[in-house]
Amino acid sequence: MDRSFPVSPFHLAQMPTDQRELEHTVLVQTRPSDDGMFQVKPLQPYNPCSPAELWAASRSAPQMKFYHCPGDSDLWRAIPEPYEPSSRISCGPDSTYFAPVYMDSHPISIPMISSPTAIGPQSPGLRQEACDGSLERVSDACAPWMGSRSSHSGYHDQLKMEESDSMAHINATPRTSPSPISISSYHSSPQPYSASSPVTVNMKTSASPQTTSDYGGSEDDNHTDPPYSQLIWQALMDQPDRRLPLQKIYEWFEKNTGKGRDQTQKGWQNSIRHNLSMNAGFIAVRDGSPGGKRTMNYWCLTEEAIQNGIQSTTRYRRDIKGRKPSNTTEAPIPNHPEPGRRGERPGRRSKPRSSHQDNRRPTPLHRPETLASCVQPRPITEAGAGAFPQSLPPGYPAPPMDLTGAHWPSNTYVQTFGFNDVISCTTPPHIPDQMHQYGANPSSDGSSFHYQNSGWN
DNA sequence: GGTACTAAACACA
DNA sequence: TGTGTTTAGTACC
Ligand SMILES: [Mg+2]
Repeated sequence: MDRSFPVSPFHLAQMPTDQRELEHTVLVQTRPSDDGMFQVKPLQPYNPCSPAELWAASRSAPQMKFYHCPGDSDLWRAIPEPYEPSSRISCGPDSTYFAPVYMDSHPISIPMISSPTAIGPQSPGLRQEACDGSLERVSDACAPWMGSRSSHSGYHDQLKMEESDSMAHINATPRTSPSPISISSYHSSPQPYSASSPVTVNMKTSASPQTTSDYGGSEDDNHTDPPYSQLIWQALMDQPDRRLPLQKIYEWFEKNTGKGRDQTQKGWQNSIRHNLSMNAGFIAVRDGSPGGKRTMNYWCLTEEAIQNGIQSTTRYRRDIKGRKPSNTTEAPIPNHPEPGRRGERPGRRSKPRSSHQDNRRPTPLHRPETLASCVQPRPITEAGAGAFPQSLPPGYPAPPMDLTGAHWPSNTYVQTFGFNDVISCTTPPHIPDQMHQYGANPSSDGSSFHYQNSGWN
């Protein structure tokens, strides 16, 4: 049977993330079966447990809820809702996962948020043991920072943390603290620009209990909202295909955050664009559907961002004097072809400057270093969750499938490139327009694997 | 010192 | 005009 496999082949579920207490990861590998079911197996190299298998047979589309087994912090269960004993997922050394997953022509996305902490060689100690204890609901709340508004669009619990936590997790190295932590699932009918995520795992544990009251019940969402980067991340993660055009991101913000409340102010939109551009966890993909119409850019997440969350957007920033990155380690240094300004001087200048001068070099569209490193993330509607198939840093699991055969829809390509660990571009995309008009920095913040490799974080 | 927010210049479609 | 890129001032911790 030749059906596309609906589950991203990487990691089925990531469990809690607060590594101070928990490291739960269920790493599974999926493969299609010939009876309309699919099988999920743990990634053998890293999972010390006996294989767990997940067979999907049901036509139902349960909303999986993850439960923590009290008394054993390493154990989790995913149980479809409404609860069906016969189809629940259990975990254990010799147990089998049974999960009904609806398969239709539209791909299901069970996001793969995995913790390198638990799967890498450095942390081989993934433990899964039989669990027959009672179940404790881990999370079923709305995004705390949204307060009461959050219920409107099915918005779910997610990564709201206190400011410090938030940053800690943004900057966390994947080895030690995987980040934003949400497992959301998409099922059944496609819902473009969906704002709901039926399956959510809230990794945040006792360190900082999430309650809406933690953030004042959204008295002032602008003060309680997570950083833009996290919100954008969440907006994209909410989508089945992990992508949104800019306008839809705006809309998501208007609905789900306090940023977009003031319709008269457009600064928040500027900030969104700023974050999208400057944070390499967000990449632009142009839907180059022919027809002469204006093409639409979609913003999506790198695989790394899907798995480990988004990182700080401000990493790109240089030290003004020494032209050094603001971070002491191997922070991403903008790959400026030459020193000098690339954007423009910010506001509050003392003098307006003449508009004719522009020292910036237009981006050579076929600059070797950029073309050579073109990466095409695969849409989640394909076999995976928009993965970058470039090599992974030490400690990351090898992709559990052969990515070489993966291909993109012909009308989709990435506008952002510059990763060094890459696949080659057999057909160099038309490197569009604005995306690199200034020679977009291929190594701006968030070029994920790179920086993690270099110990940045 | 690091991060986030914000403003703004600029290019391009 | 909208979008994308970039710099930089500022606030906050
Ligand atoms: Mg970006």
